[in-house]
Amino acid sequence: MNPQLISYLKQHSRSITTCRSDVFDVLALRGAVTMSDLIFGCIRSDKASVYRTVDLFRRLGMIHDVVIAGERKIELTDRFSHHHHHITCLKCQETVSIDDGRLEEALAAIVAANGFSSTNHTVEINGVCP
Amino acid sequence: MNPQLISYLKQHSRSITTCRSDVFDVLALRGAVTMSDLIFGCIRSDKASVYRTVDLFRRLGMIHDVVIAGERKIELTDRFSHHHHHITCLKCQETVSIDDGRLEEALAAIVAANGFSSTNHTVEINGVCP
DNA sequence: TTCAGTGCAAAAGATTTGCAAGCCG
DNA sequence: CGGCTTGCAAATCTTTTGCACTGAA
Repeated sequence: MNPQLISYLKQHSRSITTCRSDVFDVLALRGAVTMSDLIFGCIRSDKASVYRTVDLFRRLGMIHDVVIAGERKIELTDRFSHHHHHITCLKCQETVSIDDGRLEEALAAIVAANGFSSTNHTVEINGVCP
Repeated sequence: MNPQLISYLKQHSRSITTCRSDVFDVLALRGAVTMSDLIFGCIRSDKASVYRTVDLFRRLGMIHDVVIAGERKIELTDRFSHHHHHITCLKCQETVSIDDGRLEEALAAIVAANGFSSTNHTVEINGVCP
């Protein structure tokens, strides 16, 4: 059982359950996954519970949605995984993580210029790799 | 009937039909929309045709998917709409378009560093507006 | 013990498909 | 005319919900 998950759920007065632990583990291990990957990965739980867990995690700001190569996927937010973005090859489906200071600065400047607060962002790049 | 649409479909040896014209018009008029917005907007066509049209447009690189405030939406690609991104308020659902040179430069540098070609990208920022 | 959380099954929604009929070129 | 497109209805797949039961605290 992941200690980070346990403490976060406790902070929010939620029980630590098998389903929640499994969903978290799959996300931590595999990165961005589709809903059906997640249901398949959480073989010990019913799919309704997986949906409910995803819903809870989303409300608690633990996960967010991204579209990678046209597919909707779910991944842990920065709180549980270091901040990064994706660059994906449309031919071989390979995804590489991006962590770029200049990009983050440009995004921060845009947020400031628009006066937004408590923001988060996603960046997805698709193309063909070498 | 949008002349840009007509010429693009002709280039790809596809017929110009009511459904295709309606889907295109809704996207051009409303920007990013959900699938059900689109079905509702194309009242003259059956939903199966709308799905088939979206599928075709996607294969022809005319549209792409984005996730705005957790919702999956469809919008025209840069070829039919000038390049931009979104910053969305999670409280009031308002979406503002972003067109920022510094951001584009940072993205171009990342693409170059990874040796990718024929790339496209999406950027979504969420937060709370002033 | 108590109540949040789960499993199951059914309902509701979203997407896809087969096929006959209609329309574009 | 001939083949690409469509509409319709049925089949599938995905997501949500009600309810009785279970397990975490």
